[in-house]
Amino acid sequence: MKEFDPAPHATSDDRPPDLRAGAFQGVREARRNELAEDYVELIAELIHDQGEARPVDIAARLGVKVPTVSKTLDRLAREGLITRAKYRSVFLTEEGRALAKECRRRHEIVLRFLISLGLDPETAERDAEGMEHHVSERTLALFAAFANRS
Amino acid sequence: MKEFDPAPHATSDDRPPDLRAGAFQGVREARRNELAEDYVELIAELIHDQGEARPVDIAARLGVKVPTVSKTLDRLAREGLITRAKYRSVFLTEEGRALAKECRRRHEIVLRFLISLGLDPETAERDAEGMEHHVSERTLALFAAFANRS
DNA sequence: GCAGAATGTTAGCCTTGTCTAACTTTATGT
DNA sequence: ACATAAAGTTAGACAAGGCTAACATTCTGC
Ligand SMILES: [Mn+2]
Ligand SMILES: [Mn+2]
Ligand SMILES: [Mn+2]
Ligand SMILES: [Mn+2]
Repeated sequence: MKEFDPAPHATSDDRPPDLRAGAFQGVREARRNELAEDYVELIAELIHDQGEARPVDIAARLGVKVPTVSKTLDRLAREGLITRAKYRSVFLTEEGRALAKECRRRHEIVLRFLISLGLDPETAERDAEGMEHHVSERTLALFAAFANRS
Repeated sequence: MKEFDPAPHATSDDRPPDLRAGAFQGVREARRNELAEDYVELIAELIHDQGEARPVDIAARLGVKVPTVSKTLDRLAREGLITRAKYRSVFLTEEGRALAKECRRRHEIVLRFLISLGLDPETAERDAEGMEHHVSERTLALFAAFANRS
């Protein structure tokens, strides 16, 4: 994950017309990666729990149809996060595994934080699934500290 | 926000194959509304601060090009959140105003919470801009309580 | 060892969200 | 007032992410 360098780019006049646009730019960037993050995290989990990650199981866990999964997996393969062979289950590349690990860590920290705040586990899981993609490393550190200290 | 009811199922045979899919379903739902929420919140802010909301200013604040804004505004009009006339600035409908208010409230609570946790305002603003769409009412209540109590 | 079930892929449709290029309308300044 | 600048729209491209229908492959239970 690339973290911030929102400020003056060394290169040419890259600065946005409105300086406050930075936050939205960052959010759009995060949104572009959300789905890939959910996929690799889930694939890693399936491989760990079931020994393999099959499209039918990915689809069931995400609540989407299998062709949707198939198409998305093609994209992830194109992007180098997974490898796959026709009619076979899915594997993570080195890069995919690294991303999955990072995502799992974020997910865990956010989840533990919400629970330690007093949220019920079910709502915590739901909120964590969405929030995890929008939490900076700094915030994550504060969440972790809070959860540990409580 | 209007929902479609795609399935004519009379019987409540609605339970998903995998129960854990619920979290992802919810997140996808939230993702569908993110952009509209950012728009109406921003439009309300522009109207408040500048007296009117013009596409060029919306674009500058969001960091996207004007035609992107124009097309999205058409969608928001179609959905009943705004009204607009060609070459004129944008207005919120009653529904749009209600949504904007709700979004502003969430944004404020999340932002104040992050800052009260110890995050710097700039990062807090960025994270809040993304997180706000993925925070349940329950979590919001806990955030508000924490920020007030600290 | 095969028929039927389960799984997976492909094709094609739709919507959203982004862009650029070309055009139109409105605002501005002298 | 009118030429030019600024703002806005329209058209069209493209990718992502969802779906269904049709087809292909693999698994399984007899
Ligand atoms: Mn997630
Ligand atoms: Mn997750
Ligand atoms: Mn936002
Ligand atoms: Mn906001």
